[in-house]
Amino acid sequence: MPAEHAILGLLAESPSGAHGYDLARNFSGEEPLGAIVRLEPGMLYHHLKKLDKSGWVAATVEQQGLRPPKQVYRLTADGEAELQRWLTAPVERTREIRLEFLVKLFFAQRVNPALVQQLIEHQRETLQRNLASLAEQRGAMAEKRDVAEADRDFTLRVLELRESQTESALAWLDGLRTL
Amino acid sequence: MPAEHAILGLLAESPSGAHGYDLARNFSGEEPLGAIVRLEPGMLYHHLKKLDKSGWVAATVEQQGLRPPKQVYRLTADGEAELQRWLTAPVERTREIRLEFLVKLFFAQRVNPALVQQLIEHQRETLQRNLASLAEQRGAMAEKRDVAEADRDFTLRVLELRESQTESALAWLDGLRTL
DNA sequence: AGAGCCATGTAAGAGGTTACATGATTAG
DNA sequence: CTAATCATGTAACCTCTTACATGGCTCT
Repeated sequence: MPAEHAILGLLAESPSGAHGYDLARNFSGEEPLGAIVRLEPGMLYHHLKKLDKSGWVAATVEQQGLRPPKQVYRLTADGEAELQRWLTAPVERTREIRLEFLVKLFFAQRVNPALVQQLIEHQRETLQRNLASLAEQRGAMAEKRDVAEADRDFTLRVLELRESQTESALAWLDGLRTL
Repeated sequence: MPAEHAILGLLAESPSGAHGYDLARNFSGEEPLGAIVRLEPGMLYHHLKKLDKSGWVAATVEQQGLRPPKQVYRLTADGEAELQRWLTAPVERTREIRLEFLVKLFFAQRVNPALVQQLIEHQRETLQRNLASLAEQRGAMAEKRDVAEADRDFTLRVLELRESQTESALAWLDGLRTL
């Protein structure tokens, strides 16, 4: 799902519009975005059609002589609104930090740098809530006596892993604030 | 993909065989496995048919009066071998720790506890290799002068996040060794 | 003349989600 | 009598991956 919002973000950077082939370069090879989201041409064109149907982008056709005509896409007002909404919404789960949050961060900086600190702050709050919930679950599990010891120990280890991953993401987020 | 190996693991625990409905209980609700892999009935029956086709399980039919007949599945010799292979192979990427490695750990303990320390050791080596590679990439990126500063900084942050997540998984693995 | 770039896609298939279909049996 | 349990699946619908189809243009 971050792929479609990444497309919206790229279009926000070029108000004169862009076509599929232009956009494709951002998603492969050496570009910084390509290190996070990989998008083959097939999927890219598919997403563009979907975004068109949702009304978030609008296409105009540019004839090109004998080549296939360019489909030039521009962000609509609805698309702009959706991008803003998405850019300020933190991701719910820690595992989404690695993909979706990084994409948000990437575009927040480019589209509207003022949003970055706010996004980071919201994301910290969300992760901290998750961390508290995990600690609570772990406490409850440690108390349980009606469960096989091996099962309880295993579930505790699972929760410890999740806590540890969430803590490390939080520490990284803190480091970001000096950005 | 861990779902199918989890099914193999469950069948290894009941040599007399098990049918879909039996297995389903392990994947939903309060069971420790259900906290990691969620499997709806539709997918479970689908996987069982696939495993049958691969020759890793074999079905025998038990008539049940007017109910649908039970398909009782047993692990074949090939399935046993595949399970052993999978149980000792570390996962390649850090993000697979949260799902696939946990499932391996779960079954390694039950099927053959002697394997646990070996699995942990192999997994540590793999993660440590990944960590070294990330550090190297970060070093190379920090040197780069032919790239916009914002892009370089962003890529550095991405690499830092991955390193931090890998380090925290490693620390958790170390804690496991006292298990 | 050949490699690679421009520019768009389709086709086939793997894998997953959600919801529903069927119908007897057992427990409260 | 109603709800949950037993037991199996199908159907519709997304998403993603991989590979290929088309064909002119530009550079060396």
